[in-house]
Amino acid sequence: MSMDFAPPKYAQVMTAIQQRIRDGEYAPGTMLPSETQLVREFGVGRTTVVRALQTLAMQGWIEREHGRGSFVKGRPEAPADRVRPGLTATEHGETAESIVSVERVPAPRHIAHLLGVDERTPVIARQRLTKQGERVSAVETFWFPLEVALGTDLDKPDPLRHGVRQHLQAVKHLRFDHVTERLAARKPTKEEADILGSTSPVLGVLATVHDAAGSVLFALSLALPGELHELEDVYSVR
Amino acid sequence: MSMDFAPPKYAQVMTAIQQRIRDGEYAPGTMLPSETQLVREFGVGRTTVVRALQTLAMQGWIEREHGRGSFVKGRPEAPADRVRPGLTATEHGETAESIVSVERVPAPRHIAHLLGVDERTPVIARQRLTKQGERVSAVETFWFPLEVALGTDLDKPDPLRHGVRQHLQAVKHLRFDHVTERLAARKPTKEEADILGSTSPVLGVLATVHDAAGSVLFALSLALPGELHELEDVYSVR
DNA sequence: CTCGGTTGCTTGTCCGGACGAGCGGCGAGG
DNA sequence: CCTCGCCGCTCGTCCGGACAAGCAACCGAG
Repeated sequence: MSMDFAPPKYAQVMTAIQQRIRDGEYAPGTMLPSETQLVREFGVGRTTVVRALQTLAMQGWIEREHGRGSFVKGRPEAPADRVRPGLTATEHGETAESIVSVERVPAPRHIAHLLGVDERTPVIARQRLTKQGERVSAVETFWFPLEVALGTDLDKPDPLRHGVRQHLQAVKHLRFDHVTERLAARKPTKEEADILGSTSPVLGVLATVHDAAGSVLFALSLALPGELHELEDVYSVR
Repeated sequence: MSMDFAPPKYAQVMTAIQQRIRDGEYAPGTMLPSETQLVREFGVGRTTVVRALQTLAMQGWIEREHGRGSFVKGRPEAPADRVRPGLTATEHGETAESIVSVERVPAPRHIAHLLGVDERTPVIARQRLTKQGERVSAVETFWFPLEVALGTDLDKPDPLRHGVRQHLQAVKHLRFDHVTERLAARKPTKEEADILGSTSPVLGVLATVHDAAGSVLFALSLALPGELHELEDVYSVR
């Protein structure tokens, strides 16, 4: 009788209590059975029950009051984090027709500023597009410092099958730590307008990707046409 | 000898270890002393040391690997949450000259949809502007269902000194629970363009404010000119 | 040299017991 | 009637011990 991979007992107790809250057996606002009662019911030690209750409290299922009891708060809502256009772009694979151009160019001022280099320092500009059906739905430009692109395929016009993030991780063991995004409405540049086939306003996203030390690995700039992109964000204000 | 309010021992152990990480005594990547060693050093039981280590791991200070040891990750960074234009607008106070108009109007389609009512249902439209110096920097329109505005000053053109959120909380005991924001680039409407004195692209924010039951309390629509507003967001991708 | 078992260190989980402290009801005394 | 102290219930914290399991290094057999 080998129950392979039986979850730890405190997790079993947690799951049981969560189920009862979902089922309405333990209604919000009501008091849970006392620790002693739960010990008897589940046939485990109090340490185990307490661990389960503490974890449930930390996850927002219940509230514990010293000397009174544990009280049901309800199903905790996941903080439904928002869309991260900057990160998403680094994870998308490429196809032959999605590549617009891959060039070595002098860094424009705003990009040089983001990368922390002098204006007109040579950098690799890798421009791609994404499609929804036949329509071009976004223009993405990556800006890599030469020392980052060195030894990678980022400066070659061949499509990266698994995206920029995987490529940098696999080839140069670079790990992303955090991303800074700056978001504003603007008119598309002439070049973007040509590719998009429209001059209507775009959501401009300027992102920098950093390593654990906080250094900028590279920058990217997205043009998301307003008619096609809506970023949704739900947040708690309790 | 009364040590008033001595913190629990596991918290003392946590604080000591945090201090050593901050001081560099325990450098990132290195292994912490084993639980047994910490038990000896601090003169507490292993349960206490384990509680301290588990809590530190949950807060992101260390990582624990079964059978290997506990390893320092570093000072955990607060997840620097992003700007919430929708919420901010509900918290700003008003002045006499910031009010553009307060009218009872039939709900336009997209607003009716957000509020969950039929098109052209009468609602209160409260339009305001914000300034940076002399320049109008944003146009904010609140859309209140009549039953929400009932008994409040929201349908009166007098400035709300402490903002919409405080007013609804104080007068009708309505508590905000969460906000849903939809964000896109668009052209300003004719009306917004007149007020802003510009037709350049704006960041359009459509937000709904919900109570704990998930019902929509009201909606608001912001027009933030792209040249003046940049939303910044930093997030971890580890 | 290579392979596989043994051994020792580490964390993961669990138990049963212990004492303290917050809270609320109840009854005795004012 | 009100007040105050006692008591029982609850959670908060802590201990020492126990066994399982992951991992790495060592060592002998082949």
